[in-house]
Amino acid sequence: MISATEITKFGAEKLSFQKDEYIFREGEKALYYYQVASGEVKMNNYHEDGKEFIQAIFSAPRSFGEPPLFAEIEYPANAVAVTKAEVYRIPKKEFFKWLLANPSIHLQVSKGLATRLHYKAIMASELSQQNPENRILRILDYLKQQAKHSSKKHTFKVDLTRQQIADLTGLRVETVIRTIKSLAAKNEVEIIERKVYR
Amino acid sequence: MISATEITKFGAEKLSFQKDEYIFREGEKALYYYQVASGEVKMNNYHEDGKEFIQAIFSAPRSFGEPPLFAEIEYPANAVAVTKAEVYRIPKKEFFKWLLANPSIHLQVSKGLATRLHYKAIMASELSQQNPENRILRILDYLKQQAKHSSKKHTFKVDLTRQQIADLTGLRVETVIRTIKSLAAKNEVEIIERKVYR
DNA sequence: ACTCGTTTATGATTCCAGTCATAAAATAAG
DNA sequence: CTTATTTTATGACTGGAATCATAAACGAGT
Repeated sequence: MISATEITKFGAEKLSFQKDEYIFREGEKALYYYQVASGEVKMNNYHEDGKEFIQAIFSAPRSFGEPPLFAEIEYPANAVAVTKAEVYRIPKKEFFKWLLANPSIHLQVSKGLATRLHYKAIMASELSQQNPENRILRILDYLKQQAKHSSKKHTFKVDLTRQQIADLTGLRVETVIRTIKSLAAKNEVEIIERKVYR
Repeated sequence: MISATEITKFGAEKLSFQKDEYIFREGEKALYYYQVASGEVKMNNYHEDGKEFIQAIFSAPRSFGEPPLFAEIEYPANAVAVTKAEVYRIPKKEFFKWLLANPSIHLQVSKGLATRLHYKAIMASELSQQNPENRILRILDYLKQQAKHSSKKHTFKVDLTRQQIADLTGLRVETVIRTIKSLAAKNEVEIIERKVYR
């Protein structure tokens, strides 16, 4: 969201996290603006039965964890490093000082919020109907479009495990495996060396 | 979001809609900021099978339809009057001029976006697991908290039909009816004259 | 090359929300 | 008041994703 040069100018700390390390946890007070510098970060929830739900996966230079700063609420989900990752961090107070001094950056941040709201609206609608094929295709199409990838058929490599797709769509691994196979049979996706192409 | 006196000062139009009338439609270009003056407005999608999904229901003085202004995308859902309703409308250009001139209002708008994102994140997580009881309770709890209602048990009257709850949770009416009965038996809600209290 | 943990794969079975049909109760319209 | 429409309610049946079990294929590490 914010250029690397500019963010360091603003006194951001750069933190390192190992794979599977927590950056913050659900229920904690929101104190910082975060932005991915390298690697990947996911936000997730766990249901009572232990089943994971992945709200989103972020890679550089996306920001995350800022909505609770605005809404003045606790974190509604955990942030966890999916891979070894580096993250910029700016204290809440500094962040707001900065926004007020830079209306155009504030607008960028608002745009980021609106974009994520859009994604969530689409996913909520898709999750509400239980059809596994649509759930999976929507996630894949979203990722493809996010990656600003050409819209050519079966050229976008989906870099997610079947389990991650399951956790993003609320399905079970077995269902994802079976559904992706059936989608491949319908020529909606292609499977090459176990990787999914959309 | 914005006070009635202030919004008229800013040259907002006030429009009237009959029950079930469309304010805008999915896929249209976003040209205005909207705010409810009276009545209720819902945003919804229709699946291929004709099943409705209600993204949210708004009443005064909540704003709606502004995320696409920021994200510069088409409307991802329809806006429809649930009851006879009045709505303020400000052209996109004026809206942004206004935001840039009033950083504190821009902050309010960002807060509104963040709050809705929060709601959607919770609902997405809840929709992803198929347990009907949790889906319904989450919606009810959210509405109760939104109404800034006391947290006393079974004092909040849910002013939704079973069908609306179904469309908000992605369940079927029959399932909602049966699940609410079973929730009443477990003392999670109370049913008085067919109305649900949480 | 071998071991261990992860990921993908497949079959059999269960369970529960969806579906369909039908109707009573409540509310709106005339 | 009477009729029409909407909302709530119930029972019987079905379908399909979850669940459980088991195993093959792959990748990381030694």
